[in-house]
Amino acid sequence: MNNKSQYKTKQRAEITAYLMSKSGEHVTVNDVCKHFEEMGKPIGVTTVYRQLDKMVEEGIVNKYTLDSKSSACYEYVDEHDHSHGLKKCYHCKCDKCGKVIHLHCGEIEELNRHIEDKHGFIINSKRTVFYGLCEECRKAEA
Amino acid sequence: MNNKSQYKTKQRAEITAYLMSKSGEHVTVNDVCKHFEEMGKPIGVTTVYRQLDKMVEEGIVNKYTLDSKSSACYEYVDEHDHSHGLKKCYHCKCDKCGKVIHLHCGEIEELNRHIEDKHGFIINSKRTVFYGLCEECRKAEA
DNA sequence: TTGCGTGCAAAGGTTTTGCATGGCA
DNA sequence: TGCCATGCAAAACCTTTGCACGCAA
Repeated sequence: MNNKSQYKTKQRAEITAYLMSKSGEHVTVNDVCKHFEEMGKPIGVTTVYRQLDKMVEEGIVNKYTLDSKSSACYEYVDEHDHSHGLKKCYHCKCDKCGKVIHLHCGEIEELNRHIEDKHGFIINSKRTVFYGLCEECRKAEA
Repeated sequence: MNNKSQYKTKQRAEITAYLMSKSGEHVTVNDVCKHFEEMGKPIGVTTVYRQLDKMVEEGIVNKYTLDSKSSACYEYVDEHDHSHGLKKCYHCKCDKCGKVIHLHCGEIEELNRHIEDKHGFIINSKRTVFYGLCEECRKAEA
């Protein structure tokens, strides 16, 4: 990753703080803008898009696309997950209740090896989220 | 699913035939429209959207959203899959070049079973995208 | 001072909606 | 004939780009 040196702007600090306060949740660009508007210190949409994109490149924020109709979601990745860099962590996020399950299991590593060997693709565990249904919601549905 | 009774229109038949001919592939609304334009019998964009949406509701077509920027992909579900419910399609999207690789491999199904058994989570293949680096971009980076 | 960051306005794309017309049953 | 389907035009959205100005280093 060739992250150009960055300026520490007020906007970036604000956006980062907001994302951290929403850790574990998904926020849209619109959410971010509305939040700062309500706070009386609006930040331009363009800036939010650009800062979020940078953060995604830096790996401190994940970007998700839930639906082609609705807007993209961004989520802060806490240091927890990337500081050690030892045990990779994967996330399963429930479509229903939003709960996130963290996986550290070897089966996924096996799958990774398979996909790398046979399909030439290296999965980025920070960026990849498994969407689906958690146990409780499945039971509730049945 | 409460599918209202439908008329069998020419457009619906044409679109269905096209999707079937592209079975196993993904097509966008744009692809569909361009195809029929080239054939000399254009179908309105609106109609394509509406018919595809209906087919998704009926379960004969899958809709994938890979990216909030690019358009949605539709894929015909052949009866084969219907009955067994086995052959799901997974997607790997390259962070660098944006290319999407389609996987129909059993290893992922194994992982799914593992995650379902041990972690109680059911992965939704339509919503889950593996992000990472494709072979070419990896080589280009090295 | 240098050059990135910001934000407005405008453009670019995808998808939806309103409405009059056309076609299936 | 009764209704749904069609398709054009326009609207609604999300996201990106151009450009002038502001601000961090």
